[in-house]
Amino acid sequence: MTSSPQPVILDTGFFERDPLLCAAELIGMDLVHGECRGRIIETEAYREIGDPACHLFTRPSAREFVRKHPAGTAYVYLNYGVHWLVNVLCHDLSTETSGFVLFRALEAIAGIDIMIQRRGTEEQRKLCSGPGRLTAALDIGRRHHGLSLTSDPDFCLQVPGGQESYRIVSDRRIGISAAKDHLWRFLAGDHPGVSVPAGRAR
DNA sequence: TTCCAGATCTTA
DNA sequence: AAGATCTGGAAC
Repeated sequence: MTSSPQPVILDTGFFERDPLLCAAELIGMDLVHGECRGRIIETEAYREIGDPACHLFTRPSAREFVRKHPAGTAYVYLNYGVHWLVNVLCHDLSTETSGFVLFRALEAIAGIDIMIQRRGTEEQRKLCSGPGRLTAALDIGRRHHGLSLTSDPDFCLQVPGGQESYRIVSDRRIGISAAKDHLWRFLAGDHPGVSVPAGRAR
């Protein structure tokens, strides 16, 4: 009887909370697509209220999206005309406000050969460390926009079977021009695979 | 370390 | 018409 516990898919309730809380607690969870699995080591939270960097601040299409979809839905968009970025939608029931968690870096856990093939590099550090890189490695794109991340075992977020724990660090977000001072990026402390180490964000 | 192209979407 | 939650390669 040495069976390890089965991975559990995060349910809708997990995402019916403050995006900051979800972003922090998603560190150490797994993002799964098909055969590929990555341990989440870096996230960013974006809030509807008080956050000019959030798509909900400037984009009517994003506001329509959150009206029409439940918590736990994938929000995927093309950045700079080149890279797909994947987020998960949060509806904070306690405040009746919404937001997103952006996935910024993973540690490749399974399906690594496929990721290497898709990324065209064997370098562990280049496989999934960056929001555009991880979507390329896991083949996540336009067709995932609006799909649930809480129901399909082939596209979901899971609590991994093991019990590895991570020291969670918060830091400034990357690549934004507004609301730079919010410490709304979350990282697995000291993990070599993060896109930008803690304390290095401009 | 810094610069720059790449290619598409959304909004104005 | 303008700017954008990025990446890889080249130049220095």
